[in-house]
Amino acid sequence: MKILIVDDEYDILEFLSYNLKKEGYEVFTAQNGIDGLKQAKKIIPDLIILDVMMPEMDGMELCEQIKSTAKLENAFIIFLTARSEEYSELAGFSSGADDYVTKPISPKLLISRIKAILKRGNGFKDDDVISIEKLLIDKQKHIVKYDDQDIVLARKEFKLLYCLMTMPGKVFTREELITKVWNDAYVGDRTIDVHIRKIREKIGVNYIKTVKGVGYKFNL
Amino acid sequence: MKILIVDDEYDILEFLSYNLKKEGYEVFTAQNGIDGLKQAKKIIPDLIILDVMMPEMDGMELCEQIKSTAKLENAFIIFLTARSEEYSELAGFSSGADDYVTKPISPKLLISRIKAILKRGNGFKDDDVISIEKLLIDKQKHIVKYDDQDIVLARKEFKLLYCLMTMPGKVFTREELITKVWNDAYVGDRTIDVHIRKIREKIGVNYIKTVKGVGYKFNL
DNA sequence: TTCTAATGTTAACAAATTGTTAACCTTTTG
DNA sequence: CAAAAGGTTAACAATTTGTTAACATTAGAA
Repeated sequence: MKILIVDDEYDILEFLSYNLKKEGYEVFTAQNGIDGLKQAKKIIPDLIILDVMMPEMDGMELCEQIKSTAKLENAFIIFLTARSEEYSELAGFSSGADDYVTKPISPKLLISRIKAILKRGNGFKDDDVISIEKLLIDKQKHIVKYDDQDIVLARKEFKLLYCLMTMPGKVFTREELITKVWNDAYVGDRTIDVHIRKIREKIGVNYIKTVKGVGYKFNL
Repeated sequence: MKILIVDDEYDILEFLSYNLKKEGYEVFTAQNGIDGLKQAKKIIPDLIILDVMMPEMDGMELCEQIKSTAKLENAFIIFLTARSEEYSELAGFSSGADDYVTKPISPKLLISRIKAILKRGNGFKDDDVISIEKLLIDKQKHIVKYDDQDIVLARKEFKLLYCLMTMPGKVFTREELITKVWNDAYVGDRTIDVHIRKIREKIGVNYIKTVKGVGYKFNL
């Protein structure tokens, strides 16, 4: 289990590194966001611990970069924040942190959070396989089958289809889709349409229905 | 699914609001117990998240008030507590909280708790579905069914019919409809009539009744 | 019953939304 | 590092939806 810690304070890196290694994790460290991103791409950690406040590229910016890197989008992220920074710092950001821990850090707390997250023992489970009529989508294996034949979807296409299939029938507005599939990135509406078109090209036009003036939904 | 959050700290409201909206919930907020109760009575949320510590009316008092309000007695309640307050505070109290979460709040944890609670499904209602006689309208899925047959309504038609069906029997003046359906846009009265006509064309003339000189209403 | 204001209807037109393509940039992978 | 795959956008076409004007019809007061 690989963990990358990114913090500008050397002492904290040492402290966390020591405590996490003791728990049997493979620990990597970086002292700034730029190096952090570079390392992350190389080692593909399972979990990344980020300091919110850092010079050059702060934790939130780094988080966004990580989440928009394909290889890393499934990595778990824990933020470290000074207590005084409070939620206001976190409130507006759109990056997808999984949890955060305030400084000063209690190693016991941090480790229990890490264990919880890595086990997904949060009690939080996305149903990873959804099967509707002849169509099957498996999030873990990242495959789509139509009538038992494999269909290859690109990442965004996959995420988009998966999102729609989590709540068949519900109409998702483009705004909702941008939040859920694009992590609130600034993309145009037409971008979504193009992806929908590509999906339809692959699974047929009957599964995804356009609700004009509202959005898209799965099924009839 | 409507969620009301009551907390005196603005940052927390923002933080939770952002994270819950992203999950597709309708989120409302209040900064004190008194306003919280007022809002709760108005919007009838499915779930109320309460800070235990608040000036004026604290979470537990508010909780009791909520539980003794008929319309709200089925609402689920989650407490937020600062870590230091410990469980002992909560253990003894008699108000009916369904769960609690300690600060600092991990959004994923909170959301998984919410999902768990809402799934316990005590009288789980989609309040977005209204069904009257053979007619059914589902806001989330954006479908209208007459006698189980799908009816396709355009956006304005849908909004108009939904509006009328939220309060069957109430006469809506054109002015009210322009406010609720057209967001106060400058449209002529005949425009409304045309839309009414199109709806009648699709669901039959018996559901929407004209009240001459006043407006339109659903049913008798 | 008659008259009149309110509503119903139609069709034409304007506006908005979505579909499609191709070009261009970015990321991934061999 | 280069080729391939994926992602995004702009431009434009196709389609649907919304609005209005003009006129017909109707309810209900006088």
